[in-house]
Amino acid sequence: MSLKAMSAPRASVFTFESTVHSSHVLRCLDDQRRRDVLCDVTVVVEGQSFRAHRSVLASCSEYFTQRISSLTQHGAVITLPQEVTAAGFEPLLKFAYTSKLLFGKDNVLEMRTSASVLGFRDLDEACFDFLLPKFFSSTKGPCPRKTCCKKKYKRQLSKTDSCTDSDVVLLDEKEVKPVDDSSSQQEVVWPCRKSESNKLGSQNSAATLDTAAKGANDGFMQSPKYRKFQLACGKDACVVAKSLAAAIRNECGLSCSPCSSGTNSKNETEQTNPAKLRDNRAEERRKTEIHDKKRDVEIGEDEKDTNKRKGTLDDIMKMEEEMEHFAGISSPDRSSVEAVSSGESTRLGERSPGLILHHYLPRASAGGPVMSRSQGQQRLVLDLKDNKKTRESCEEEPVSIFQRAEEQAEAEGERGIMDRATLPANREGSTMGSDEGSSDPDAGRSSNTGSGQLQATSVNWLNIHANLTSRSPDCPFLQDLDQSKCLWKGAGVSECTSHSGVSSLNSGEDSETETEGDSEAYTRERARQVQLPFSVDWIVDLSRNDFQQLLKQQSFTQEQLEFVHDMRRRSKNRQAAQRCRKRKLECIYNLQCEINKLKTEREKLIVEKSQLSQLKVTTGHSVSALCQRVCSEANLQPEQLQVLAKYMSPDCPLTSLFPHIDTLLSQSRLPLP
DNA sequence: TGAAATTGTCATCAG
DNA sequence: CTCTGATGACAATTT
Repeated sequence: MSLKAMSAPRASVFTFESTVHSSHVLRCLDDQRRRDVLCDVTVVVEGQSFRAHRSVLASCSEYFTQRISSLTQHGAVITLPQEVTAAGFEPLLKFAYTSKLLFGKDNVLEMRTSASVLGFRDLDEACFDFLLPKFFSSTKGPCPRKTCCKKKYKRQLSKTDSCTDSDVVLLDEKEVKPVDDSSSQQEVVWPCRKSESNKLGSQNSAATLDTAAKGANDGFMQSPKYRKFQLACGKDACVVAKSLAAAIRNECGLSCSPCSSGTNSKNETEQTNPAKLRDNRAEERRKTEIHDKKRDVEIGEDEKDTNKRKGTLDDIMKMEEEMEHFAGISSPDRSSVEAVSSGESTRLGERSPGLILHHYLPRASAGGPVMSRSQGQQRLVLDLKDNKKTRESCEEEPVSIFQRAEEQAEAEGERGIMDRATLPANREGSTMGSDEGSSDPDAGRSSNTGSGQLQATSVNWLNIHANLTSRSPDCPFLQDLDQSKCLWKGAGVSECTSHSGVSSLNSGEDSETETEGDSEAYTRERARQVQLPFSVDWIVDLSRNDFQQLLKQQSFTQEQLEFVHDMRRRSKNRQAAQRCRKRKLECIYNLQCEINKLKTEREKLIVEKSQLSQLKVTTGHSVSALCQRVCSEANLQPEQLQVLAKYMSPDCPLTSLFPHIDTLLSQSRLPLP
């Protein structure tokens, strides 16, 4: 909830905005449906009847929107097409009323078909594309994620390396360590997207795949070495890269990356795609113009982090890298990726925006992080970050809204306003659970800051954050990653990958602090010192207006203000420098390709010229022979010789045939032309 | 150990 | 006037 003072100059006008209202309404509607109260439509599927509210169905499904709009009488009956089965429809109906989708291996296909036929909004194909392999693919991809991949991953993440089938990795049972294998029933709690999301069914596929391809290209354009560029161009990388991009598009959405491309980094680098990059740049500019937080795909910036983390941290890093990898391929904006086990959530990475993976182990744990859970049931909670749905879902999933900013703040060791003053209590059981025990030296200190003024402003913080967050792009799986978010790894968000959950990670972070660059450590330290209530990264990502709004609504101290401006400026500039360099490399690359094309063209022309010369010589000889024959047989007169000379080529003068022709012609006083 | 490559930052300009 | 992005230049760091 929030109270916002409007900007009316004279009268003080306030709006009350409830963050729980929509959830409450939906719950009541669901309750009514189950009690058959106020239901005004009957849906018949395979002879089975389902009572529901027209408005709800129409709100969720294009099919119902059309069908119901043509109905007038109360108590209408709608018989669904035979493609829709009861087993497929029922979960969708529940989803419409609860935002939750409960499915298992046995009905997921039917659900997918039903959702497709009914045009169920908020359920885009990507979801099923993402999840179906988990059900029906018993084997890993041809290239299970190996350490060798991970090592280079950080820097070459966006390449279409052999391990881009990270969706498999992500949900691979080994990765999430399920306890109850027997349970095939998984629940996807999916507070999905709102209005725009209905486009995602078909459009999203293309768009996101395109983005994936783009990401791949951008990625290896992002981290190329000059010599690799030259190598790439030397092998006509343009063509190869185009093929690659096409392959990416043609591949299925999330397990899109052809593992067959090999793990050799050089080979991968050779598959750059300048043409695609040009397209990407155009797209990039468009997005920039509308202040979309478009970022280049660049994730694996901190290889040094990987190299430096030791001991137990390595395992976490592996997981993190895999998450990051997934994020790089398929995730839209960054939010969080969590593997939750036994009530603890381990922050795995902050680079997979919009995707929080919770894996709940059967053990009963108090204070469910996101939702209630039943024992003995393996669950997978995909919090597909729907920034537009944050308010609706915040009551039910209080974590999902504030967690991101707050976790980011946590990641920087900042226990700020959000943490103490406003976050719902039950969040403590989730990401905060183990984090409470972390050795963050600033935790206690920061908590003291959450008093007085900060308490008073906490509502604003929530509101601001909800508002600002809601403006982020909305694409569940495939969307460009924000490179800046990764670049701030040392100082900002990414750090929370090692912060809130596992104590060993904290130690890892500490050691990391010692070995990382001074700048990052300094920024992080400064963020702690000024007790910034939000993560550096989050603030950097704000649009100009949002940033201004933030500054207006939150009274920063002078120190905080300076820090925020400074780090925002530097971060923006850093991103700009990276874009600039990328463009530069792209330019070099394109020029190299152009040179190669011209060289090829030149060689072709040389060959053609040689052939023509040969032909000319041959033809000249033939003509000479013919002329000689004609002249000798016809015993030509000087006048006739003159006519003949007129038509002779300069290259084959008549004098070569008749050495005495000049004498003959001079005798006849007829000059040669 | 030195060269090359990479990256962050600053200064400056333009929109 | 301020903000932002682009870019050259420099320095530090990594490879």
